[in-house]
Parts: sequence; C-alpha cells; structure tokens
Amino acid sequence: MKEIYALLEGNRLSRTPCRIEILKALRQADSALSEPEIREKIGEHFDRTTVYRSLRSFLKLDVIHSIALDGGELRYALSPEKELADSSHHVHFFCNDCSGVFCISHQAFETPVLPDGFEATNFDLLVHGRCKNCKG
Amino acid sequence: MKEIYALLEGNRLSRTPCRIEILKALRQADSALSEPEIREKIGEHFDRTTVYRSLRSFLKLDVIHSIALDGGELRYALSPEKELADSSHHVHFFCNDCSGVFCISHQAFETPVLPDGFEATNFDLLVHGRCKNCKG
DNA sequence: GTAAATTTGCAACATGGTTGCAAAAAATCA
DNA sequence: TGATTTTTTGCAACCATGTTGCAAATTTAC
Repeated sequence: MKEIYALLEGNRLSRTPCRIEILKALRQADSALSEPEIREKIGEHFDRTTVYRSLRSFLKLDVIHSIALDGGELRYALSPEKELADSSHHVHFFCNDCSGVFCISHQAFETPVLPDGFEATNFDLLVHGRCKNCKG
Repeated sequence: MKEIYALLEGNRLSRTPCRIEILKALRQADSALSEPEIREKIGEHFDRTTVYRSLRSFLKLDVIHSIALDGGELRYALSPEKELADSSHHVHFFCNDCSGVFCISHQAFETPVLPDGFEATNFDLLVHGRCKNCKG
C-alpha cells in the first residue's frame, strides 16, 4: 500500500480510489491485464471512462506501459523501475495456450542490423510460445 | 496483374474485383496500410465489410499479414514469399515521423535468452525510429 | 448456359476507447 | 479546521475498427 501511495505521489497524481485500485490490481497480477480484466478485478463500481482516463494518465507518466497483441488487443502492466530496465529494449512474452502476457524487461537482446538509412531509437520484441505454467 | 491472379489462384480464392484491388493496393504501397487507407486507395465503391472479409481471408491463408502498432492500430501488408523469409522471425519498422510501417522480413536477429520454463516459437520485433525518407 | 458455391452489400451489432460537461472529491492554503 | 481552488468522476453521447446474419449478386464448375 505504501508503495502505491509513493508511486502516485512521485508522479504528482492525486490519490483517488480508482487509481489506487488499478495499481493494486496490476501489482497483484502476474501478467499484463486488459481493461476489462482490470475493471473486473477492481469491482464494477468504477466507470469505464474513469478507468481509461486513469490508464491514460499512468501511460503518459510511464507508470504503466501497454502491449499491443497481434489482433490489436491492448494489455496493461506496471512499468519496471526506471533504474532496472533498459528503456530502449522491451521484451514481452505471449503464451499461445493461456493468452497471458508477461514482461521480460530485464532481458536484453542483440539489436538487428537495419537496411541503409533506417535509424532506430527503440525495440519492442513480442515473443510467442508457451509459458511456464502451460508447459507440462 | 498476372501475379495477383496467380496469388489468388494459388490460394484457391475466387477472383473478385475487391480482392484484386486490395492486392494491387498493397503491392503498390511501399509501406503497410491500415484498412481505411486501403479503402481509400481502392475507391470507396467497395463496402467496408467486404474489405474486412477479404483481409480476413488473406490473413488466414497468409497472403497478407498484419502488424499491431503501439496503440493497437493494425496495418496490413503482403506477406513475403514463403521461401525468402524466416517465418519465425518478423521485423517491422515504425517511423516516428511519418508513421509508416515497413517490413524488414529478410533481416534475422539474435533471439534473446528467456527465463527458465518459457518456450518460444516465434519472435515479432517492432523497431521504432526514423525512416530513410524522413531522415534529412 | 445452367446449377451450385461463394462473395457481396446492407443493416445491425460488438468492443475498445474518447469527449463534453456538470457534480463530486482531492489538494491547497489560511 | 474550513473555504477555495484544482482535479477527477460519472454519465451520456460519440467515434473507430471490426464482426455477423441474411438475401441478392457474382464466380466458379460442370
């Protein structure tokens, strides 16, 4: 609870029930959540609009980040602590069995060679496969 | 034109005006197109629904592929010829200036090491930066 | 050229996300 | 603490992308 207040305070966001609940939900989840999943977890008594607005604020301040899946579906997850991760290389894992999305932010990878003239700033890698839980 | 007929025939898809126009549009484009962009290029006289259904058929048969951008927006592009590309490693480039999306399918890259228990099947890399045309 | 199979257009719907605005709740400050 | 300012909320309405059901039109196969 303390950490969540700190997150909000550190980003100069007022401490509202909806925001607190969203951050709690994302922290408890072991995988990235869609907006409907978030709303389900925090109870239905918050308006869709409010949730989206909260997410947008979080995204802008990089408190959370979103992952776009193949069909365009978005999942949201807490951003890794700024010091721990390389901000230009993001790795996410999508499990074909359970559809879970896991952040593998601490894993660097070799950057590919690009054709002449292309200038890269950052790299988002989405790995598909089977996760720990589903492999059996 | 011959190639487009061959593409359709090779995938046992009937030769309809809408499908032909979509494939022509995608072949002419130097970057991946959104559905609205496609519809704009092929003229407005095709129904939205029809375009989406054509795209779905193409996707299922891997005639085209889609790329999900950060916000969840989808772009569509012709798939590289099956022989030329490594089907488990896809690289796309998103230009922060012009918002163009370019397929860099021929560029392999080092696959990252994953945490214990994760089993990868394929890798989709989205590189952000500035493209050839926008770099000045 | 005709019959069967496929595709089209339309209308209606679903989902994810945004906007405007008045009411409510936080933060600020005395 | 209470009054004031600022921010956030809920609601209704809206937008965009994509899908479904069904009858009419087009392709294909014979």
